[in-house]
Amino acid sequence: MPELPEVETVKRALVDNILDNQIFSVKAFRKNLRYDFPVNMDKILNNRTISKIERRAKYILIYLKEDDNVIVIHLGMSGKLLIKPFEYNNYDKHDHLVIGLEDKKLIFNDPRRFGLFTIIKSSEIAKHKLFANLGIEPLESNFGGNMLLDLLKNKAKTNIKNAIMDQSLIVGVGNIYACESLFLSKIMPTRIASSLSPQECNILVLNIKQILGDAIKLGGSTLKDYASVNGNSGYFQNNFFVYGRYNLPCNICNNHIKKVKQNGRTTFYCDHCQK
DNA sequence: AGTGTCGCCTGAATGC
DNA sequence: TGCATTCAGGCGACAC
Repeated sequence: MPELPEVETVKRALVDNILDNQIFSVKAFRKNLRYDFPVNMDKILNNRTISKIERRAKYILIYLKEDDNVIVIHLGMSGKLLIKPFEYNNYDKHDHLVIGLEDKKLIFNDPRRFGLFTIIKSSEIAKHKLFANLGIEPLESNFGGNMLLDLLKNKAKTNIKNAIMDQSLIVGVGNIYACESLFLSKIMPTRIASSLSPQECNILVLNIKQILGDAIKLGGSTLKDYASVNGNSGYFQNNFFVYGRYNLPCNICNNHIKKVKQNGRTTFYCDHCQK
């Protein structure tokens, strides 16, 4: 499930593979994913050159050289961007969008279709509904314990796990890295968010940065739904302490890992290590 | 306004 | 074997 490290990995692979490429065709096999695809997107994109590729939160932004249009991609739960040779035409039933480049194809494959592909003006990004309410990038240097303490100070009605997954507070942290960072910080996921001490906020910030950074170094985590652009797996899933390890022994204390539903999602934790 | 719940969607895993 | 059910979860819509 693409969270910040997986999206960052895809973004870096796109930089390596398609930066400075020209777009020659855009073919959609259906009219929408989460939203309708832009009308006339072939006309908007044909003969344009990819000048810059960025990540903001879990979104990938592809800038064009000739005008101020920006392609916005979100992978949702199961979206993949795949680079294939130009001759490739053995399409999977979940290949929804094919962008023809100079000597390759960029394919948006998404079985669950929670993904998003749209085009907006670069000047409108900041106020666009997808971006206007996004929180701090956790890997930015100005994200620190004091900032987290401030973000949580009025969160007296929600739990800390939900809070760090709230994209309007901190971006890019999903279920996996929320569980893992709370485990490393020895903080019980069910704690009220505003109850964290300044010290706990410092530790949690350090662990969020550490775990996201480590995951990026390993190319993200590959479970059922994620692979990078060449179909390669990430390796960080081998480093999980709690996620997906229900009833297995905790690597620290040997007690069995527990799970609980929080806000509709499964939380994995160790009730001995986390307080 | 802030918070919680539901539904979108498919495929894998599980149950009978 | 095969059909039905459950689960996975990012995020928007909706209810309270």
